[in-house]
Amino acid sequence: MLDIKFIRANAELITQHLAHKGVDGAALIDSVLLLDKGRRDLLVLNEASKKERNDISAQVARRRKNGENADDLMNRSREIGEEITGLEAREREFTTQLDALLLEIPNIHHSSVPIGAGEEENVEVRRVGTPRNFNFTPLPHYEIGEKLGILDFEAAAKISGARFYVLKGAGARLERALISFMLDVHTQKHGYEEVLPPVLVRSSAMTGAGVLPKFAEDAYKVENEDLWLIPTAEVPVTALHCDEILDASQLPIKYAAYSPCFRSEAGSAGRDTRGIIRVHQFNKVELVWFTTPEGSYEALEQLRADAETILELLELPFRTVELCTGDLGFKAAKAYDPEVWFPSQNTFREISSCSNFESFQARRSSIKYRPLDENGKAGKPEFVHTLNGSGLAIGRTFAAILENYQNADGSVTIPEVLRPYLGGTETLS
RNA sequence: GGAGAGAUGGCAGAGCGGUUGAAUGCAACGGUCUUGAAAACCGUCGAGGGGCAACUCUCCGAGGGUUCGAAUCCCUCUCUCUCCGCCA
Repeated sequence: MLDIKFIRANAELITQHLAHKGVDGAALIDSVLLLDKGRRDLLVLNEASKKERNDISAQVARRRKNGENADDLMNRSREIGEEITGLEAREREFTTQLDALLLEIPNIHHSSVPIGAGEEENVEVRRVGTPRNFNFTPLPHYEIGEKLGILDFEAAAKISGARFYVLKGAGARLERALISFMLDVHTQKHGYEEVLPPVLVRSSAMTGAGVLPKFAEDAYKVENEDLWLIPTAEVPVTALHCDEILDASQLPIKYAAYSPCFRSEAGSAGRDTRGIIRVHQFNKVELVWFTTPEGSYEALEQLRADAETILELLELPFRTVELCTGDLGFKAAKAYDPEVWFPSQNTFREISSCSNFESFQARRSSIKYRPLDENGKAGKPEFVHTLNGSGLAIGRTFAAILENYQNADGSVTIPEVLRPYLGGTETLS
């Protein structure tokens, strides 16, 4: 959510930014400004009436104390009360509409973000490792997994339908190893606090993180209850500090959270239909930061480095792209996507997405901190900046390992750093 | 699921229809004293909105209602706690 005061002062700029994101926001911004003006006009009238009523009430109290009659004042106050009721109803209408629109306006992008229409114009900022030269035709991960008996799509289809999978034996253990490995690196080497959040959350948490109301279609909702299955641990972990005013000394706060993630994948019919790249339920280790506004861009670089470290330790070839405006999405002011190499597809695929949301989520969730001036004196509360990134998506990492570490005989070598988590196992065969 | 109790400022805790945005204590911050610190004493100390400003409005879990006037009375909801039932 953007600051209404900022919108008032920068309507032109925002419309431009939205255009770069491929959104025609002129009409939207106009409506917002109109509603905002209407609301404030009503507010001024309403306040004047309330002031009068408050004054009269005080007078009534005084007369009552002296045993005097106050009927005239009480009658007048009753009239004002009716006025106020009317004004408030109208003001509420404006406010409701305004709030609904504000929740629909995407974030604006940071000045450093490259302008571009879509994915093709993302900018590669880093490339690590060299894709292997296979002296055989590398198989896709789902074939490797099925042959090894560690991935079972048929069983999953019986249980839950398409876009689900069952992990078995060494596969289940590898998944668990990846989760532990990533959490260990982030908590022991990168200074994150581990969190294991609920996977069912209220709609307020979904709205606070920026998923609702716009992306309701992409999420699963529990029937007859105000509970949603989280599409990412970002949702509950961001909500961890909603409605709080943090001390400046607490920042930055860094959490690493493992959770299963649930996505309806509405609208992605036909894309990545095979394998475990795009499924309704997957595991992910998510990194979430709460920082001061001054520190958030430095934090973004660190966050991205923390995610990339996992790929480096696993010795998986990857590149990182900086998203251009057209690919930036709804919430982010700036984002990097580390992408891992998939030999069977001969391409890089997103395995993480590291974003700075600036105050976009903090404003929706009301997460503030108390800044300190040079003398260490506490000032007015300000919104924190939030950032998050996958560190990493477990399922896609699993798939990338199968593909990049596959051998001609159908076996898969286990990356060295994972072996301690698998009882020393060196290959899956 | 049933019965009951509760929700007030960073925390604890008054308040039960009329200058109460809220006593008091603790914490925090500034100061006096001190070589320094502690103690003691003095002072400051919630959040959000509107207005160029003077100033003003709102907020005592949330939303409605009663009243000239609500933290205080009524209703609904949410959450917490206790007991019973069920249960991993």
